[in-house]
Amino acid sequence: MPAQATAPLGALDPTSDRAVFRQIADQLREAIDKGRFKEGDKLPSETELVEHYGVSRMTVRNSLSLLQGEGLVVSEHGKGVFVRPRPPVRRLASDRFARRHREQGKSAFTVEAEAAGSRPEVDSLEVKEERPSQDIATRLGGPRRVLARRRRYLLDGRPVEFATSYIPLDLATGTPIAEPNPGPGGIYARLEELGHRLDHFDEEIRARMPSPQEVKTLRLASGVPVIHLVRTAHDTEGRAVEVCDTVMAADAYVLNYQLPAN
Amino acid sequence: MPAQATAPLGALDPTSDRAVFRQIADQLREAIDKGRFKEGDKLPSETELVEHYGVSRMTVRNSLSLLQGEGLVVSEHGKGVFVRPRPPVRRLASDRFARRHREQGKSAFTVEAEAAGSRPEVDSLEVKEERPSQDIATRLGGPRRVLARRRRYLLDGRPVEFATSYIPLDLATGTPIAEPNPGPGGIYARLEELGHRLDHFDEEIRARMPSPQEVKTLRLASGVPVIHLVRTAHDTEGRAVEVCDTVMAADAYVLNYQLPAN
DNA sequence: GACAGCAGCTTGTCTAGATGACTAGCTGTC
DNA sequence: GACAGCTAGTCATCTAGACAAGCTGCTGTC
Repeated sequence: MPAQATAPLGALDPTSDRAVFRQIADQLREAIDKGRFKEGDKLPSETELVEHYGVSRMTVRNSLSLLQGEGLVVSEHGKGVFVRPRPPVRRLASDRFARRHREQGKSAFTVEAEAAGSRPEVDSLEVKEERPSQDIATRLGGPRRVLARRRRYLLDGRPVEFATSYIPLDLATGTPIAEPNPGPGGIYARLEELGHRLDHFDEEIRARMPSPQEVKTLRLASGVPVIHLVRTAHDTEGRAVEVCDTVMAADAYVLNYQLPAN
Repeated sequence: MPAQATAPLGALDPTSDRAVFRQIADQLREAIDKGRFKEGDKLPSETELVEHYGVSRMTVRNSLSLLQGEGLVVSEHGKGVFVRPRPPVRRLASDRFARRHREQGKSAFTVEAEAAGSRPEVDSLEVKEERPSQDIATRLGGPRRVLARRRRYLLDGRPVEFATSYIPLDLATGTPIAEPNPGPGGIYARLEELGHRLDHFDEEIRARMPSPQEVKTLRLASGVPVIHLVRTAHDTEGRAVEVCDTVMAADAYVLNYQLPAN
């Protein structure tokens, strides 16, 4: 006798004024929370839920799409609905751009990923001049044109981050910064070699749901938000020398910051 | 003749293999992005969309729930579907817990809110002893029991943040820290008075979709993620003296950090 | 003028189907 | 063994309709 897939599920309360599809979602959510369905497990199929609860298929689908919106499950066409596996998260230390790290040569992303035993990749490299948006221009002190460096980062084949660096054109033209590969230590190392000694970074963090474009680029499951980080690099003369606009898959990252108490 | 509510919308492409409900969502999204529907505007009613596109009501609802999941629109029962208004965001400076700010007396939240012209409130105050979770215990160095201080913060009547502070019981009992109102400057000021001079804070940031409980507590619209921040306060002897677990409505906050470049 | 009640709008929930498309495993042929 | 084709099971999309429930403004009564 095969184990009943719906075994962890109870019955509906017809006297409750909570909508049926919410009750079903509640029971599935509870079963997941309590570990009766584990990460990667297949949930009962829509047909099984229809039979178990005696409701129509649309009602069941309504429940499942609720859970999908919460980021608890993912559905795979032709296969089933699965408890969303939580990928390992990458911790971003707040000192990852400290000068001492730049001396190693490799990029922060590569070093950290390899240390964590993951296979890092960088793709979609695009380097070109453009007119900055209002926001970027303001942050950089109003240059007419900037160099934009776009890239996408992947860990073990999974895209996790999409970033664009903007550098005022007068700082970048004719330097390795305008090359596809800026060399060891990245553009911060190059900026310092060019005499722009870095003083501090400002980081601005937001979280929101992704645009359809971002869903595609980062291959996001539904119910996964993005972290939007905008970092501005200032040199010791107070000039903003770079703005880096980063969109990260929120389920792939934990950001760490250390703040002095004085 | 009244203006057609569906005026900004085009027609479907029956040859496209993009699902009809996605095409409808695309058109609505574009109209919103381009400002043809502005913040707070009412979208065409489901009936109007049904007539405009010649599809069934469930298809239209499917489109709308897609946009709701993206956080672009909110629906109000009996009224309509509206472009989600973006509330003003509160910027959290990374030095808001610096010692110099504690000398003012009021809490950081109150000071900042009033400076921004908003009406701050704090409610759901609960102060009690409890056994810490595994995670909290580890962060605090393994105390058997802790003092938990829970509160919810509101701006202009809107809940924006839900926070719990955990303090090892041996630091808190018999001090103002265990009182409902810990006095001017908050518990950090009290901890320093008790000889625990603060050295630094560690902050850990995640973003995710809210649990149903969090949706209720923070009155979140669907499609709004939460920012989960865990701050650990360390004294100059290296001891963790407090952990603050905060869940924030992501549409109400921008987090700012300043990092030295050395 | 105040107000109760109704009409007509809105979204919310649910049913009962139909068809399509993807996946995985099986089977039979070559 | 390789592989094409079949089949059963799965989710994806869409239709047509029913009733419930919340909101707003109008209307008629008092």
